[in-house]
Amino acid sequence: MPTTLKEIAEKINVSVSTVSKALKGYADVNPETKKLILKTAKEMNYKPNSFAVNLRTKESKTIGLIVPEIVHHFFSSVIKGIIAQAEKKGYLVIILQSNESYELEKKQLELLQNKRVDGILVSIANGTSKFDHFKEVIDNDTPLVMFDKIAKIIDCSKVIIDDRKAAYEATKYLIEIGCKKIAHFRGPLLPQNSIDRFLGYKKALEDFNIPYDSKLVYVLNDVSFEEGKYYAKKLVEEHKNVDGIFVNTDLVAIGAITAFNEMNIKVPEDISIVGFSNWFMSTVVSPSLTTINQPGFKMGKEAFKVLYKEIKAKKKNEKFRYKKVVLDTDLIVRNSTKPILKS
Amino acid sequence: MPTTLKEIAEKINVSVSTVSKALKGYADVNPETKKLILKTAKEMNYKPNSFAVNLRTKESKTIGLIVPEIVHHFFSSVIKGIIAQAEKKGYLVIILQSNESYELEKKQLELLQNKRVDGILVSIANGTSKFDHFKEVIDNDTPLVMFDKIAKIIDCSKVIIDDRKAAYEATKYLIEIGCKKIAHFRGPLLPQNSIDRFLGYKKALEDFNIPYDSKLVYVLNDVSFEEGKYYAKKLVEEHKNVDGIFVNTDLVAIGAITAFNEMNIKVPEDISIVGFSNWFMSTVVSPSLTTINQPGFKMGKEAFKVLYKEIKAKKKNEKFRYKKVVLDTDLIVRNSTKPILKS
DNA sequence: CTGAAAGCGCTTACAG
DNA sequence: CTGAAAGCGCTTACAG
Repeated sequence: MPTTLKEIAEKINVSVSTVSKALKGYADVNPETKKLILKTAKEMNYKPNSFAVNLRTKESKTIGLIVPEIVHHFFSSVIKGIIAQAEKKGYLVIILQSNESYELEKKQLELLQNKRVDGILVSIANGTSKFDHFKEVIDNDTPLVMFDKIAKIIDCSKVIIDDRKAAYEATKYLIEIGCKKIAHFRGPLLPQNSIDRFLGYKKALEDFNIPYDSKLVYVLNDVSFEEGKYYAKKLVEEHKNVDGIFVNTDLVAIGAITAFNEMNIKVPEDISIVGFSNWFMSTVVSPSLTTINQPGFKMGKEAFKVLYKEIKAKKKNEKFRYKKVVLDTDLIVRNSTKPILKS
Repeated sequence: MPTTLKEIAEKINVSVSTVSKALKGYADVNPETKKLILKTAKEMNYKPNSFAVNLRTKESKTIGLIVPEIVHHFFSSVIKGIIAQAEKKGYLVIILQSNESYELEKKQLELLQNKRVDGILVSIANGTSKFDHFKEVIDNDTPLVMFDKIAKIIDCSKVIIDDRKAAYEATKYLIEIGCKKIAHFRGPLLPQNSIDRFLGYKKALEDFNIPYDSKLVYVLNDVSFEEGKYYAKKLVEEHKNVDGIFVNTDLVAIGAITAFNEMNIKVPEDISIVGFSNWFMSTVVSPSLTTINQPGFKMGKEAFKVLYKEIKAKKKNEKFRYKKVVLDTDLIVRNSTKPILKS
């Protein structure tokens, strides 16, 4: 059985209050008494009972995190960043995954609230089109920060990249190297980031006077390697002369590259491909993938920082203005893209 | 402010005890009273205060997990398995990472114990050579299960694969396809699994009458992509006619393949390579990597199952016999290996 | 079937 | 400087 304050108090004949105050470093304790208490606590290997502390202070120094998927280069980088930053501030992190499902996401959010975590970080599932479960969290007065996959409609702090701008850059690059017929493998219809990436693609075409053709846009469902292969084949069947593709996510782009390799279509000679997110395996695939670098680790750190500020503000009963943090991205040119020579 | 039992009790003029018993489904409550209590609790959106429940029941329905690294295909798969299984049983998971450091591992273990988690799952850091911090956990009466990277010397439950056997199979396969001079990129000196993989490699050589040459064994430090490249180059500089390599981990094997590609050494024609773990990117690299499949998700589920049993046993004050679960692996043949034609 | 009481282990306002 | 007391919100053994 772990040592309690009471046991320390009895051992040296002082009161529990005094022991508590001494251990917490309060000033109004006789230095001699304090010394003895500290010594005894150490000898008895005293560790505060966190259950009791939680109950008294109404905080658990624990936050909850919901991601759509854990086995995922980007999200695992974010998780790492969150845990690292949380640890610095003495917080622990409970992690749950929604598996891109609205129902699960809702359930996980309830689990975390019932657990009375001090705050929640969430990246929204692809399957989510209603957002009342997030409203409840906010009404419930639990600090909430969304990152990467956010809901525009919900008023809370957010840490994101500028997906539209990044997608614009990616598409613009394809145009600049000479691509004339550029397809887009876009993410599912609901998530804000796949909408924004699509809009960035479309805007770039417009700005450079390339007619937008909705038939060149394929909507992914699983956002998987297999889907990349599938739509690469489909694209080749359905269209001639496509010379560039901007793909919503690296994993899918790598599927596409694999399919083209199998079909003996040369990347980048016959077709240039740009991915999104800069997964590690993009450096390893052949040809290596040109992509947009999305700073996962940093996003995790920033997301926790914002949440932490909100938790502190709440504790002090201060008003908190929701923050919106937009992180920089950049285009990383590798071997899946190549300037088209004029003939 | 969340509703409390007291508020419900006052509203309908019964005692707190009765409300508590009704909500917990105890039999000795008048059905009418019970009905009213349940209805009122629902109306008032009552959720038990988990801090109070923890304090009373002395359990938090939370476990701790320490992995060496989160951004890692194998470990993220294990994490996913643990969380999935834990959730089924109503447990939440706090995740920490040791970054392969002994100091950090020790610190994280203390954090989790101070938090009074109901149990701890851990995969040991490469930097760990002393194991007293684990002994403390056990003496402290906190259920502990090690998975994948374990300490032989510590008496606790373990969930592993048979690394020696798997490495033996990998090396044997290289021998069977005709390799005569087989190198090994082994993991760091401390972790049990890199020792076992090395021993499996050595045993296979012996059994098939290939002389063991310690100069053909390179010891990895970071177990990274870069190290794979580095040692592949070094191997070529230092030895002629090496026709096979068994590599401790896929990531390193992929680094080696990349280096060989750059040096215009043909894999598998000039040299066959077998990795270990079956990371997703092994299907994507060119040539795709022959490797040992290591079931991460399943390992996670099994690790939680064993821990759960131990937690239950402790709660009932039953004696618990530590379990050792050994999961199956299998060799997955891809394109980085190829039978050598007799000339 | 109901409720008063004790207690989990801590923190803190207050009296002395 | 010290300590008695109240209380966080719950559970449960016990009395009636």
